[in-house]
Amino acid sequence: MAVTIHHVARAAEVSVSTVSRAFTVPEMVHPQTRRKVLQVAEELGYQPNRAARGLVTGRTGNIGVVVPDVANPFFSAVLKGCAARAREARHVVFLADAAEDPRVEAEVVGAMAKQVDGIVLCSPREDSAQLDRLVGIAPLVLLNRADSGLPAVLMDSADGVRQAVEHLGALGHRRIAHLSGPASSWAGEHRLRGLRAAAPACDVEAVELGPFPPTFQGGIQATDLALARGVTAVLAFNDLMAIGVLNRLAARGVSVPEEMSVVGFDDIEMSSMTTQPLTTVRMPMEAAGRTAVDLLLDEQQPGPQLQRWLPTQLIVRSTTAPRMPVPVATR
Amino acid sequence: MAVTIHHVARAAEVSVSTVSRAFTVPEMVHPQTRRKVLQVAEELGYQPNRAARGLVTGRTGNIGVVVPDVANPFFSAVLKGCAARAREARHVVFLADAAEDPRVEAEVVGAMAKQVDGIVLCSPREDSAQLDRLVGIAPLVLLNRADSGLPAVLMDSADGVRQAVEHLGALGHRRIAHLSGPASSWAGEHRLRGLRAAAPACDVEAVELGPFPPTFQGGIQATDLALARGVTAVLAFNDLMAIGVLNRLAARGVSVPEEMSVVGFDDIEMSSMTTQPLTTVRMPMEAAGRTAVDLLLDEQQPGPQLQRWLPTQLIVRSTTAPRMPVPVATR
DNA sequence: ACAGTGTCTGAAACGGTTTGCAGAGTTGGT
DNA sequence: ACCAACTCTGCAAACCGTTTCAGACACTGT
Repeated sequence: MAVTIHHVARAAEVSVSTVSRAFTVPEMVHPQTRRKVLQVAEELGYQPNRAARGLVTGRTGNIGVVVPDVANPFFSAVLKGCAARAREARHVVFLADAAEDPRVEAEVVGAMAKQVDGIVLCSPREDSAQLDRLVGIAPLVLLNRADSGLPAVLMDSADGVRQAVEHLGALGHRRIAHLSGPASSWAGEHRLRGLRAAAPACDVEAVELGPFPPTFQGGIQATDLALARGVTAVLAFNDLMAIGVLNRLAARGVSVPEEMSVVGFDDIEMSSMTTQPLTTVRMPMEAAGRTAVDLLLDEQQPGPQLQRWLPTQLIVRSTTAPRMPVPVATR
Repeated sequence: MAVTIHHVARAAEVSVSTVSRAFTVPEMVHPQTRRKVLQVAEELGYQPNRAARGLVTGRTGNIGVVVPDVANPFFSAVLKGCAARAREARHVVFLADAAEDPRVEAEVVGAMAKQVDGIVLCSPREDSAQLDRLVGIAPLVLLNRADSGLPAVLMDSADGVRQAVEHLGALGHRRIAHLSGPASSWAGEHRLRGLRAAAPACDVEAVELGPFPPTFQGGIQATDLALARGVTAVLAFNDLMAIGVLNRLAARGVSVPEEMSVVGFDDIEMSSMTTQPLTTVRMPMEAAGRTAVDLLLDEQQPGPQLQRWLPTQLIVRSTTAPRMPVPVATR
């Protein structure tokens, strides 16, 4: 059916070993033979069977990626980064959508384990103990979480919060709401630590609300609570929530940014497409995906497990303004 | 390292064949033995090695999915459907992001071929000849394209256009613009055929504009052209474009839906989150992904290759209104 | 004549599973 | 008591396409 190394060998009138070497150790075969083999392989459309190669080399050339939800733009961006980097390294990616279910996460790790060289776990929802149980099944890299002494790629969202709070403080806001996401997420904790450090330093009082689901609906729900607390600015857990906030504010007749400033998180594509482009903290999602794969690929010797921190960046657009704007004369 | 069938066999004090059978042909092993085996397997955390199983059965339990761009919400929704259905069938999905490049598509099909039971090609960009060359490498199912006699799952966007045109016609619009997407896409052609059939039937004149990139920017670009042609409604290739149109119309001071109606396509999540929720034709993206996997799984005998058509549905929201609205008295 | 080098070949892994065949044990009919 | 049929289990081969080890062969230089 499919063309194997044997077909190529027969057609090129050499042994299978020679064909194999023509691909993997070119300098061990005569240039002329090599040329011939490569040409025949090309003609026949030969592509090495990675599974069979993995059988003897122990490396499959596949890397696994587990995300809580592919349809979430945050994760699809991460995934894109993983896929791109994997391709560059001539690897293929195994995807699993865990549907936000910790048990499914553990399960798919098991299912993929033997067919991949390593697995990237994106924002895993399971607790430390469950995570520990996964260690050893396959080389693991965490993304957006630090735990179990595993290598991880992290985004410095604490610094992102600092930038956002500083920005709002400079605009004269003295009382802002922070809408937190899922209760027990590492990213959420880290974010909150950043907030608690930054707020006093910027002479800003932070009203901590939540947890809310990190969705459009979550933002809607949170908005009324924020309004009731008399804040002049809102810091949302992510852009999806921020957009929900924007919508609810419009519905309640609160003008943005005049009466209320709104800051999101992530900088998903959508955030520059809203009628009021959103001020947000850009998370390097694609870069994080790439880095995670890098870590997996490098991870030859299990030395001291390293963490890679990626910087975040406040992107100021149209949803933040001075607390008491001076009226614009012309317009 | 990893726990194999042999470990389980030793621990349960049976042979490997018995363990194997306990999983795959339960009725051939004594209930008591079976229970013991299953229990030990559970304790040891045994998970069958799918690659090894595939070695002898010829089925890997993996299915491949190739998309032009994971970060595109249309495809991430399709992907989610594929992943969900695959999981139900206890399969794992291999993902390849072709980065909109036809050559990459062909390449990854080759790379995945031996490790999967079949491949779902989503909106493949390559031409028929290239596609033909892929047939036979692995079982293929096309999504959002019909070609090369391959089984395919298709969405009836022609009927979607009909619904949209009918809707606009009923609202009194007589001259509408259609903004087409990528020039040579199957979906685009199909869409256009629907338009040309529906417009006369609804007494509507359709101004065909494009092709434009199927993005936010594409929508912005298209808007000015549409305005110059004096239409009162716009039918965009997809929601991303429609949102671009909405933005540009706002920037040009054209009020929606009073002065201009806008209809999108796909019904991505974002379209209900815009400040003006978008009227759009819902494409069953997730269902399409599921169906594609179904087709692959069923495709035991290569009988007459079938196509599965999925219905589309107009979702009327806030961006369409009568051409000459009667002023609302109260409010 | 022999060691050394460059190039190639044959055949043995690689690995965890499934499965054909045979054998052990049990039941039931004569 | 004996044979047949049946149920359950174990042994070992086969599965796949590749890599790689050990060696063969033909040269060259000494």
